[in-house]
Amino acid sequence: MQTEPIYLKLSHQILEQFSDVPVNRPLPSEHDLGEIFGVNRQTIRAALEELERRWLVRRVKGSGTFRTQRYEYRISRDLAPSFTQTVREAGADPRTRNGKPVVRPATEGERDILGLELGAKVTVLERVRFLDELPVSTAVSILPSALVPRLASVLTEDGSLDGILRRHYGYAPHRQWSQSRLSSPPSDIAATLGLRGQPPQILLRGLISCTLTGHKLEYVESYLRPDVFDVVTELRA
Amino acid sequence: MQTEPIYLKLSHQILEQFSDVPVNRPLPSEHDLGEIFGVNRQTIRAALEELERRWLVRRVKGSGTFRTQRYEYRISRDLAPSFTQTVREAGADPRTRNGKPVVRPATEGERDILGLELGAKVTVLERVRFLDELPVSTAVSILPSALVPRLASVLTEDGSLDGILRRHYGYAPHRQWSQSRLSSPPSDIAATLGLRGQPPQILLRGLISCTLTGHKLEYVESYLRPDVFDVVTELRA
DNA sequence: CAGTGGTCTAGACCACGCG
DNA sequence: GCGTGGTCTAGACCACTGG
Repeated sequence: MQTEPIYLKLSHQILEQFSDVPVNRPLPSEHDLGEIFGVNRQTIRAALEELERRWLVRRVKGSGTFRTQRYEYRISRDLAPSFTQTVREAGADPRTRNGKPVVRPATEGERDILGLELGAKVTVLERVRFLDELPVSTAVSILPSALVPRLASVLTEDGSLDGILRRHYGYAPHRQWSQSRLSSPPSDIAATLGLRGQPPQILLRGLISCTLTGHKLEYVESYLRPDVFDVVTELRA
Repeated sequence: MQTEPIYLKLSHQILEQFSDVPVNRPLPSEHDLGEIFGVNRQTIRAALEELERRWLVRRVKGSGTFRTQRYEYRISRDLAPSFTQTVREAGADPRTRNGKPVVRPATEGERDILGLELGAKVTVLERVRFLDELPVSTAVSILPSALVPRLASVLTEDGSLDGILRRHYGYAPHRQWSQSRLSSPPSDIAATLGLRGQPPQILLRGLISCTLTGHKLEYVESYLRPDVFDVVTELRA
């Protein structure tokens, strides 16, 4: 058994020594920590990188290194994941920013998933969700345009798509199928989430249909930051 | 929009330039890559770290940096995850090493989960799974000792627990409940998996019961390496 | 043994945030 | 403007792997 490297020992020491720092409050700066522990700044950085990998701190350029905590986000058959509700209960301030809905012909894959015919159009909606100004998830929804005519004129920049589907169009949307995995996001999504590089994120796919009409209403692909969300998926036989 | 740092540009270039390197074959050494691209070795290391974060390469001390690929591992209500089968189909050589079963009094939490009475004993079994000599998952199973008497004398070091439950004890085990999330493993498990530090792994919890008797047979906690397994969990309404 | 990746240092410059 | 974390360099020594 080899001896533990300095930076890992430091990561434990930092964790202990600053365990009383409240969530969202900064640790001492890297320069200061280097002085405190008598090591080079790069060694401190390696220790903080370990803590960041474990999602115990978040480092913000120009600002500092902050203690964090994840929000538990349960997904099960009975429980459709509701971003806003889950997070508000935990005491955070969630906001959604909707993009402009775009209408275009459906691709072959989209026609398969949504059960559409050749030549059918889809409305594409991109959304970004924020927690206290921090972008934490992206979502791209594909809806059959025939089922949501003039969506662009009814959906405001911060409105709820689910609410519009229910109240404006009169559907009863429910999550018929969903899937979760870890995946490296495309670079544009990584940029939207404010990530450096393309570290893997939690990819949620879902198919939402209407309990009344049986129509497939929406296919959604969503990336969630694993440092923010402790996504728990649960299966029962 | 700031300019992309050198190390991220390099990560893309390395990915392109060595895309023809077969899986499990090495890239040029860090020293060589530094010469090839005319940058410091630490910059090359930062680029390779980005590729390692994305699970595209694995770096092995003293040996080299290798291209990798993940194994898809589907979990759904109908499909109990079977490590051996999943992986053998993908062409890898899976092995399991069982620890020695240990009998001890059940904790309160274990009694809750397994429906045991005060004073009941449990048999604890630790397992490690390997893929081509690489440790890729750990599992700790807790079984009511009353249901698996003398387990230690019937389970060999490389035998299948499921097989023993079926053939020796005559049970019909099936996964009644399971849960998946990302979690930083305790340091002993991290060491078993050959990790540096305690990077988050996929934590699978499951409760296995017998379809014949209805007994709760086994509670299992398992850590899987996300660089090895592309775990996909699927829910249907 | 030679070659690999892992760790650590000293120093520098930069982009960003916030007051 | 100052302090923060982000990037990059040059150089060194080490532990480990493999022939």
